Amino acid sequence: MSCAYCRTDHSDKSAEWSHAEPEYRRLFTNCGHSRRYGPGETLFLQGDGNRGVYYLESGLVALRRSDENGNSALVCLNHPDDLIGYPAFLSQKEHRNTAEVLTPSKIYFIDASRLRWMLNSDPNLKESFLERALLDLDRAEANCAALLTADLRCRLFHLLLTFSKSYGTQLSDGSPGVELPVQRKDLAALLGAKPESISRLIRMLDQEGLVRFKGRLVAISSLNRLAAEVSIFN
Amino acid sequence: MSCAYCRTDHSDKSAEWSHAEPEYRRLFTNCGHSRRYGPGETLFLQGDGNRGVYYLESGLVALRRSDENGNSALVCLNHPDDLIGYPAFLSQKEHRNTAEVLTPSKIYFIDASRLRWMLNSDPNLKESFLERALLDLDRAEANCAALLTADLRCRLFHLLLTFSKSYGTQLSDGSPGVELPVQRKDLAALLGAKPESISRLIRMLDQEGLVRFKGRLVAISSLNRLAAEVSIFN
DNA sequence: CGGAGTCTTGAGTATCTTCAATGAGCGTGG
DNA sequence: CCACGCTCATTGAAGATACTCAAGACTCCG
Repeated sequence: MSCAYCRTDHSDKSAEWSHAEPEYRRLFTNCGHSRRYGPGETLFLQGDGNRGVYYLESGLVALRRSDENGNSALVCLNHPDDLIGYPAFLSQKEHRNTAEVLTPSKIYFIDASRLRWMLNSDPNLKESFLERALLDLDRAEANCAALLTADLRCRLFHLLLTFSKSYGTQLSDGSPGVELPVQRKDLAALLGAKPESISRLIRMLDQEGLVRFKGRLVAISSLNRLAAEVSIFN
Repeated sequence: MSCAYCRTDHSDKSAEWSHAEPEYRRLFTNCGHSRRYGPGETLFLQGDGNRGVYYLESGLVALRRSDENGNSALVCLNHPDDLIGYPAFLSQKEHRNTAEVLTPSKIYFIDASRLRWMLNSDPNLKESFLERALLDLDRAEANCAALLTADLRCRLFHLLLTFSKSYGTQLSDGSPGVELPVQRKDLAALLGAKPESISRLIRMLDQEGLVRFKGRLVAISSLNRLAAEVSIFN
């Protein structure tokens, strides 16, 4: 039962994030400067000039796009092994998004001039960037498709399943659970809703019993039933 | 007054589509087989294996993503000079979208094996693909941001402005106008709404007088006022 | 003229938002 | 330890927005 939008089998917990280590990983962890970031810190701001590229070793980072009136949305979630800020580097333009750290993260920074040198000496590196761009493009299009067709409940389920891949735990009663890595307002920004709507939706789901929330801890009675709803997409 | 999401100045009609001719243009028009397509035809289907890449010389093509329950959405509009189907070619995977021709189009097809050969002999070609992927990624993220934050009215205005770049005309009374290249249900699929909702919205706008619809012909009383609303994004 | 596809309209409903107020959790300082 | 202030989260009521289903109107074309 695979999801038509992101094409992952949400009923198989081990699938998505156990992919092969990307080629650039060793290069960037060797040549980059690592730093630890806390929630709320930013790597760069929308409109900033590019100074280099970030490799996310652990943690969670979101890309936010805003307009001049305070409207803003989280257009992308970056998980470990993701590369951040590379579009501005490759296209020599300003960053189009702000990169916000959501959970404590270890991130390598590779300086633009050094990276340019590395690109010249290693033709395979450009290949890696291309692969990454294609992955991100597909992810973005899948997100568009879901936003265009699925309602909030469905999108929340999908997000829960996504989080369960990285943050899934086993609860004391043996049922699967997720420790949400973000607060409600970020859930809202990711789903295109207001925090109040998220709260209300959560209450409904609690009453249904399919998913029970307690703060950031979510108990999921059946991952498969969730996956089924996501697959049905209503 | 530039739009925070797609970063084009919608009040300047000449800006967006008069960009420099892409590098691959001559290559593809020389080496590809051209064909004319009519509305409703498809270049490839979601799930198909890749057989090559398409270069859109003239016309309009949309990418549709569907799930197994009939839900579907148009995730991207392709204009002249756009490249179509290249992600499947480069990542050696199946097509993730169906490419639907919306208006009569002239399209070059470049066979996969030949293109692979060209990629090896011309290192700059890969560069072009990378640029294209980055452009499409930004476009998709901008679309996500708009879907996450803007209401239907706003998104319709944005779409009208986008169309006005390619399909803008001067009406008999001198005011700017657009000949919509798509039917209502495609407008709906592009905006994430039902055709009925589009109809109703159009009626509201007619009463306001800011934009007047007559079939596919749209009279816009002031492009700048439209652009202002899009910029404000409510 | 007829028919098919497209578009519009209406009534009722579901969903999400807005605004304002309340509650729960947490660290600080007395 | 408790009171205070702070942020985050929840709730309520009213309203806006978009959807469903069903019916009618329009248009293009044979």
